[in-house]
Order: sequence, then structure tokens, then C-alpha cells
Amino acid sequence: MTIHHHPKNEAPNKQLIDAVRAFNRFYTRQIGLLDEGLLKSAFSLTEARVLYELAHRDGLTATDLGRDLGLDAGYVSRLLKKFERHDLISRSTLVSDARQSSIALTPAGRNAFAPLNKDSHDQVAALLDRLPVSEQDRLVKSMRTIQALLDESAEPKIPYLLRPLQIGDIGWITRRQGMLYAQDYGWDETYEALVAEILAAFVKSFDPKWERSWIAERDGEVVGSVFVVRKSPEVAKLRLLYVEPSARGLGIGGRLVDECIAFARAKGYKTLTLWTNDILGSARRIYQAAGFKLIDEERHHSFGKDLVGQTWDLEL
Amino acid sequence: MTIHHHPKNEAPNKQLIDAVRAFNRFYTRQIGLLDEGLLKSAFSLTEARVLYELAHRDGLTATDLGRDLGLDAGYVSRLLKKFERHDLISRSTLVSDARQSSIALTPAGRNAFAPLNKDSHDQVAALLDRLPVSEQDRLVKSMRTIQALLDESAEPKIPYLLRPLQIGDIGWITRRQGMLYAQDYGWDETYEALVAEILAAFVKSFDPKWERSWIAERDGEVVGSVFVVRKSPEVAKLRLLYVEPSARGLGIGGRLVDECIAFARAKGYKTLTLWTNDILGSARRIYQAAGFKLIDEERHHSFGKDLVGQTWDLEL
DNA sequence: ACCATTTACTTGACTTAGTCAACTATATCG
DNA sequence: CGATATAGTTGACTAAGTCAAGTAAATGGT
Repeated sequence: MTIHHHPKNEAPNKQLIDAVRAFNRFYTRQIGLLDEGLLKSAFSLTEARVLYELAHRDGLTATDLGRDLGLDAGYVSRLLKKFERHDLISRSTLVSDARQSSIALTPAGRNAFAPLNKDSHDQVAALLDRLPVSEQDRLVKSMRTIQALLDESAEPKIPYLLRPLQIGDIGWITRRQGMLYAQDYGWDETYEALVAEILAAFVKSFDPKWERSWIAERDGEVVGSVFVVRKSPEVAKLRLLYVEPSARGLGIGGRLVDECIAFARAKGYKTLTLWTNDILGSARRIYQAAGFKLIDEERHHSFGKDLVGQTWDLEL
Repeated sequence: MTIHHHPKNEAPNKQLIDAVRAFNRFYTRQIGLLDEGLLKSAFSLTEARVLYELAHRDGLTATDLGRDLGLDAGYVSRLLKKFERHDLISRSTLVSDARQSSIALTPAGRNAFAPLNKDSHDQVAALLDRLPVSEQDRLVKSMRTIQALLDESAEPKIPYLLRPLQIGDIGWITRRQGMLYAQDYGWDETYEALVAEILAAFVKSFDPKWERSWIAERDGEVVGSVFVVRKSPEVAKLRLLYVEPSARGLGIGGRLVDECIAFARAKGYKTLTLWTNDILGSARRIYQAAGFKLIDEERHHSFGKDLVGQTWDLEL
């Protein structure tokens, strides 16, 4: 993955390290088992890997293959020479660089690869077939997660995108806010219930002309959200701003607030107001930066804690 | 994993197969990269794997090593002979079987293994260190999932367990119910809002003496839930029964309803009532099996659909 | 335009890692 | 007790991969 935000890490937890090492040992063996089944073919495992790359990507050079598969250049050279001798590949010198040549499978090469590919496919199919469908999904989802997290070369992804509310979001936001504030500030389950209540009311009385929601999504996961509701014809209220800890530092919070302000202005509201608690420092900094002014403070006891509530207004 | 429930599988989906193959190629490379760093040592990769096993498990025999690491018996024999020559291991013939011997690292063997182990540890630590902590957690969680799913020898796991509500649950249940009914029956976002509202009210007015919740959890994931609320001193109401599609067929639905009935009886309620919709067939079958009787039906328009609501009662 | 350096690939010489089959000693089954 | 299986060993072998030196083309700096 591309690292957009790299907080100062302490040395990673030993338990996590051991878990990763255990997985590596486990998966080394797992791959070994799958590969065993392919050994009967005329090709070695590495040859098969090379053929696979050639079958699936066009215009590769010898260096590309060596780099992507982690092979020695001399070894690649010999493999390719052998393939060429057997007429499995053809090479054409690049016009842009006469040292390199673009390698392609010949029809004969494709024919040779087909059974190999089928065997590998069938082997994986057999593996999956041992699991019920729901677990197949969990398996593949986990694999995709690992790949996305470890793949340095993943295409520079869009840091995040904003979209309106969808089904499933209000539950997710409820859950995440409930869990985060419980973890960070020790708030009890009534906070999660309050979020649920607010969001339920938002959906039920939603007036698209005067109200709006923004969900920040990254890699298909919700990482932040904010809501604007109509309090009166003159006053809009910003509610439930949150950004996932894992997505902080990307400016998502500020962006969400800016969207709210722009929307409130466009709709002709005179004031954008919001209510928060003084302990929520990072949210406060966002509001201040956006020009909100502290209007009022009052003590209250909520969510199992003594808190100081704050009202902030922005004149539009 | 041990397969408790193995529905008739069709041939697994090609997309899933390709995803698994992509992961295998990716992880082959990943392991290759990690292993490269260890090549400077005096030991080959396979030797290091053997040493690792010996360092972490006592009383292994040569056959055990060959089987667990997927190595040829002759090769193992030679590796062990070499280790013995360098005084890294000691072998003692088993009393139970004079052909086998139990292999143990000598102190010198442990010394030789230590730097190897440290290098591998550091390498993984460096890998993890590139990720923020939250992503480290996601990574390891995904690895554990894969391992649990693919490891045939994993201890037979508890199919599911029941526990009371925790923070984060009501959001999760809201989300999942909203998504499932949208997917299966085309209900709109007001259903999710209704669930949120009901659950918010449940938490806010929760009376532990007369009310209760049960969350079914499997592998740390919520896979079902049900709630009992007090409608009157005589009548308890069962609400929001649901079971994840992936966990159906384990009897979780029936179990949840049985818990509600037992609770309502124990508390001295006279009637357990519930409201549902006629299209929810699998829920209906559970209620019928538990002895509920259909009391009333009425048409209504909700969640963007024309529906037939049903009231079911069980006299306790 | 020219020279030093780098890159892409090739080749020869080599080592390491792993395989296979034959063999011994012991254990197990009926 | 004899047939068969298992644990481990060994010799003979091959496949797989490494390393260093070399050629030809490209690149960067002056």
C-alpha cells in the first residue's frame, strides 16, 4: 500500500510479529502442498510461474520477470533461452531500447501453459470446495485485505472519496462512534444509543432540500462522516462529525466540515451551529480552523461521565 | 477447519478461485522477499525451517519433520546428520520404537538458531512497522482468519456462543439487518432507521430485571441476535430476531428463540408476542416450531413495499 | 561530441538443494 | 511365524539456482 499517513510507530507488538511469522510458516507449507500437485508437468515451478506471467501480461522484458518473480537474471536468461528453443516464446527487440526485448508466448506456448493453468485452477477449486460458500467469501476477503495492505506497488489509491448515505451506513457509523468513544473516553452504551437515535431520526425525517450527509470512504470502507440538519429556516446544525483513527491526518475531518459549510451557505442558512464536548480536542481544532466561534459551555452528566458541552456557531 | 456444516457446493466461483491464485502468487513472492534477507546466514532456508521446528517443539522425530515441512525423508536424514556432526542436535532412540529417535537442539544448536530467529523476527517487525497500528491489526486478523479456515487440523471450534449486548453491537445489528432486508426484499433505508430506533430505545430504557438481549457470536463475529422487551407486566415482546446468512443451518435462530421463551417463562410473563412480516419465511418456521400461533394479520405499507404484518403469540 | 557509468542481458563455472531407489532394522498385523 | 509396513540411511543422480565476468546499448555530465 501507499503510505499516506505514517504515525510514529512504537516497535510492533511481539504478539503480532509472532502471528505473522506463524502465518508465513503456515502459508509456506500451504503453497508447498499446492505446488506439489503441479510437479508432474514438464515444467518446474519457476518455469510455470514465468509462463503464468507471460500468459497474463503483455510486453514483459527479461528484467521485468526477474524483478517480479525474484529470480536471478542469469537464471531467467537461461529459462527464456530454453523456452525459445522449444518455440514457446518469441522475443522482439524493443525499438526504444535495443538491449531489451519484449517477450510473448507463441501459440505453442499458450498450449503448453493451458494444462498447467488448468491444474492450478482445479487445485485451488478443490481447496475452496472444502469450505461452505460463506467461508470461501471470508477467505478471499482476508486474502484481498492482506494483499492490499502489503502490496507496496498498489496503484496510488484515491485517498478517500465522499458520497451520500447508503443502507448500512447508519449502523456502521453508530457502531464505530460507540466503540471509539467508549475506548478513548470511557463513554457507556448510552452514547451509541444516542447516535442510533439521531441517525434514525435523520433518515426518517430527511429533507433532501435542506439536509445532507457525507460519508468518506476509503478502499470501500467508511472512514468518516458528517450530517447537516435543518434546525430552523435560518439555522443549520452540523452533527456527528467523525473520522476513523486509521484515516486521520488526511484532512478528511476538515474536508467534511468544509462541505457542510458550503452546503449551508448555498442553501441560504444564516448560521451553522454544532454541539460538542470540550474533551474532543481534534474535532475542536477543526471547527476553530473553519471559523466556528465558541458560543456557550455547560456542564452535563452523560454517557456515564461528567462532561462539558460546547455550542459553536459559524455565521455564514 | 473441521466442517460442521457443508452445504452442497456448486463448483466454486471462478472469481474466487482467481483471487486465491492471485494471492498465492503474491504471497509466494512475499515469502521469497522475506527469505532473501535470511540467506546470508550459514543455514539454508530449509535448514532454518528445521531448526525453527526443533526450537519450538519437543520430541520431534525425523519423520515428523519431513511430514510437517514437506521434505523428502532422505534429505531430512542428511540435514540431521549434518546438524549432528556440528553438534547442533542430539538424538535419543525412542524406547517405544527403536527405529525412531527423538531429536532435540543442543545448547549449541540453540545458540546457532538464536540469530536466525532474531533476523526473521526483525524482518517481520520491519514489515509491520511500515503500517499504522490499526492496519497491523487488520493484517494479522486476516491472517488468522485464513489460517483458521484452511487449517484442517484446527481444533473443532465452538459453532457459536451467546453473550449479552456490548458496545458496538447495536450499530452492527442495525447495519446488517438494514443491508440484508434491502438485499433480499428491497426494503428501503427506513427499515434500517427503524432498527436503529428500536435498538436505541432498548438501550435507553433497558430494565435488566425484565428485559434481555442475546448476541450470537462466531469466531469473534456477530452472527445473530434477538431481544426481549417488557410490553406490560403480563406480556413480553420478542424483537429483531436475525441470523447471518453465513451462519444459517446451525440452529442459531431456534436457539435464540428458545432463550427468549425460557427467559419470559422464568420472569413470569404470561405471553410472549412478536410482530413480523409474512414474507420472512425462515423466521416464521422458527416461530411455528417454537409453538407460536398466528393471532392477527394486517396489510401495511412500509420500507417502500406493500407488506403483510403478522402478530404471533406464545402462551407461556 | 565524448567519455564514464549504468543497465539489460548473456555465458561459463559452480554449488546447493532436492530426488529416487535400494537397503537395513524394527514394528505391526493376522 | 511370516508377510507387510514403517523409520531412517545411503549412494548416485539431477534440477535449480548463484556468481562473476563479459558484451552491447543507453544515459548523464561536461
